[in-house]
Amino acid sequence: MPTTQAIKKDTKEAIMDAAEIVMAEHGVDGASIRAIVSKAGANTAAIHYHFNSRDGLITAMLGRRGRSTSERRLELIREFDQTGAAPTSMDVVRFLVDPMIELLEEQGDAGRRYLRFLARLQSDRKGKLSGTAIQVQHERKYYPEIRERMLDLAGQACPDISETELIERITMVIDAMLQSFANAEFMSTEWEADEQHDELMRYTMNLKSFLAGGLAAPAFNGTDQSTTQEA
Amino acid sequence: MPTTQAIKKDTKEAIMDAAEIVMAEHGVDGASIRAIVSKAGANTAAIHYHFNSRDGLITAMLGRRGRSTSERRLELIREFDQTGAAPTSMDVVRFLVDPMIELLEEQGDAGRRYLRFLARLQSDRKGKLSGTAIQVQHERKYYPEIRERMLDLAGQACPDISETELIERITMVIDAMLQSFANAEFMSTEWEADEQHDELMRYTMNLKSFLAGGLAAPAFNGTDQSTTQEA
DNA sequence: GCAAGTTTCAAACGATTGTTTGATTATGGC
DNA sequence: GCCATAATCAAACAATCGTTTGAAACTTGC
Repeated sequence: MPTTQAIKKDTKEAIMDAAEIVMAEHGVDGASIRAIVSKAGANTAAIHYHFNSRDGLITAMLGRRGRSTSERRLELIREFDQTGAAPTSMDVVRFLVDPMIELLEEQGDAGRRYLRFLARLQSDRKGKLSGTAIQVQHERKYYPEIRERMLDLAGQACPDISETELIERITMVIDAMLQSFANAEFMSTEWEADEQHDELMRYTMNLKSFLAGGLAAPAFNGTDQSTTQEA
Repeated sequence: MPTTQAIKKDTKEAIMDAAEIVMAEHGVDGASIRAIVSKAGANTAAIHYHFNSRDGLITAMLGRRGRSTSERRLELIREFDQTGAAPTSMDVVRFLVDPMIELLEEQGDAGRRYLRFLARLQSDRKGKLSGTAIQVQHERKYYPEIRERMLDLAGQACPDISETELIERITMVIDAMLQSFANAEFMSTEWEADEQHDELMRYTMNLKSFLAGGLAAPAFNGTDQSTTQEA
């Protein structure tokens, strides 16, 4: 059987793949080492051998798929900078969300599992995603710049909102994005390939509209003002 | 010591209090029965005796504090109905969020723990909060009406958004609300009593603006339109 | 004060958890 | 071929998990 060795993945990768699935299902802390290695077809000692600890595994998982999304975010921001246009809230949302969508388009099911894993990580680590992710080397490298540019662009798009509240709103955007991706219908449904893509596009567009509208929503001025949608 | 028997709470209540704390910290499935009863000062067998199972405990916890928020939502909606006013997206958000805020104001730390517990429940039960909460008797009673009225009012406030996408957005509002409450700075910080209240009001107002703006955000029309905040 | 019912308790159960060990097998350089 | 390094493995460990048991300690009604 000449294909056997080609089928057999790297054990390290197989463990990370399995961990995504099990952790997405049972939570980051709720996934037992044995359930992970079992699904990976590996030995019980494999995780400690390859990653030293559970946190080491998590760090490796974040590093594997996280780099491209961070780089992609900066790339999109720089592309935008060159146009010289004034940023809108939708632009800010795009920089945050679009790399995730590309992940879903390119990686398929693996992307779905990863986003779910991210959402569970956020819960199990008390919402301080950056606190965990920051331990990843490239994240420590990119995070400050992404954060600063994001705040800068959001400030330009929403000049009437204080910095404190803008920071909170960006956090809300990220939280809502992760939760929505994790809970969305299409994330757990089987689709035909083309249906899958259409549904993904429709849903993410709705999500982005929601997030952009929220980010740029007028600050409450004390009176009971209308927020009804205008035609 | 005449106060002893007054201090000693009902074991059932003590367990639910402890479960809120431990489950908020380690997740709904991650909280061990022993950790809960230990914090409650009860015996290992107490949970099975009083609640039959872990799910029985969760149901009881939801029922204890959930009833008032559901009733409060319907109450707010009915009050609004009597005014005869046209609903705005902020109104819809208010009906969803305000009962939670009242919970925080009235119950204090207990309210904070409960909201965190709710957020963890949402994660551990795959975002189908209603699927779990629906098991609570009063929730089964109120949920259909709340859901229908919410959709109705949101449809009036946002006539240009399709029902499918409106349902998704309401889900996003609920998800974002729970996550934001669970992760917000003030939820885990110690405050002076009056500072606490001011900060709560400021943050929740920012949250409600965000949610209302998101709910009513214009649907994407295919072209790259501006979403910049208007003065 | 006794009987009936309710609640609490320590103890034990088998199963599963994370982690470590030392032996065994694969792999790559020369 | 041979050796050194890397990787995998079965086995065992103490600790903790959820659950059950039957006896002890309480309440309550009378």
